Amino acid sequence: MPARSERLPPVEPAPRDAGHAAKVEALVNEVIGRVADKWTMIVLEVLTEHGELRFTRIGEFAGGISQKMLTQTLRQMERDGLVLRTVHPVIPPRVEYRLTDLGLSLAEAFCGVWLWAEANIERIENARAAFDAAKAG
Amino acid sequence: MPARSERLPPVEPAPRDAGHAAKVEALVNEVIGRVADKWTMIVLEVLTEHGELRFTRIGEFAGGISQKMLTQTLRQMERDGLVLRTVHPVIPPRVEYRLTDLGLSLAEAFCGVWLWAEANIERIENARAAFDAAKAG
DNA sequence: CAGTATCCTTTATGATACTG
DNA sequence: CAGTATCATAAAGGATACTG
Repeated sequence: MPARSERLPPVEPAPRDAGHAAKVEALVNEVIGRVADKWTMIVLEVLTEHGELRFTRIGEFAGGISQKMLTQTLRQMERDGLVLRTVHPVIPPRVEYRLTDLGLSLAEAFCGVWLWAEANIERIENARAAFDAAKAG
Repeated sequence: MPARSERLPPVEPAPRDAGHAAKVEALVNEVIGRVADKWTMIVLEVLTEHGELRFTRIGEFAGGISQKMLTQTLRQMERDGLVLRTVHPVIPPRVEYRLTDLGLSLAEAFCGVWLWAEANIERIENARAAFDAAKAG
């Protein structure tokens, strides 16, 4: 995720608790920017659904992710404390990933979003069709 | 958001309700991929917090977004049926944006994530510091 | 198997200038 | 003000080859 530039700096419309609120919002935005990544969310979903999984299996469940992106996503999530990586020293290597408590709590927080997505797929598709039709006509 | 390639196709570990579950999951992933965009989430947050706003104001609250990305994000959200765009035919132009019911419902679903982010900023930063220290040492 | 390393193409985004 | 258009560049992502 690229760093955000300094154009259009945030303002405080309510001058009273200005500084603090803006700071908190900026930090929250930063954290959301970190986890609101497509593959992070999908891997989170997969590990929530299926529990502890091996590297290749996660890729299969995620659907269409390259090895590179899977490694990268899992490393980031490990670094953020969302997943725990366990290496079993056998040949061939067996590496298993599972959500940490922090990761589980994030998944729980995202649960509402998954349900929303499941419930509103059609509504979005209709809205898009209507928008495109209006633009064309 | 780029289309996902067809490498590592999704599998059905439980052969019983295989086809259906995989299809639903794929659709949900697709929708999540659409809305799990950094600026979409931030604009959603801003409009949730402040209600109806003008173009420039949204940019100010969002913090660090370029005009181009703001336009693009708002158009996408409008197309997805998440925001309503109202043009007041005056000079200078006055264009106001507010969330639709669908947008509000998404914001509600994301509420848990915002709270989570707010609550876990420090935990993530600690995890990162620990991970980096372990890697270095 | 579970990666790492590299190259290369596609996308995303920013900067800038212009317009109704 | 609220955009649009264009250019340039940074970043993301995929394909491929290689390794413990």
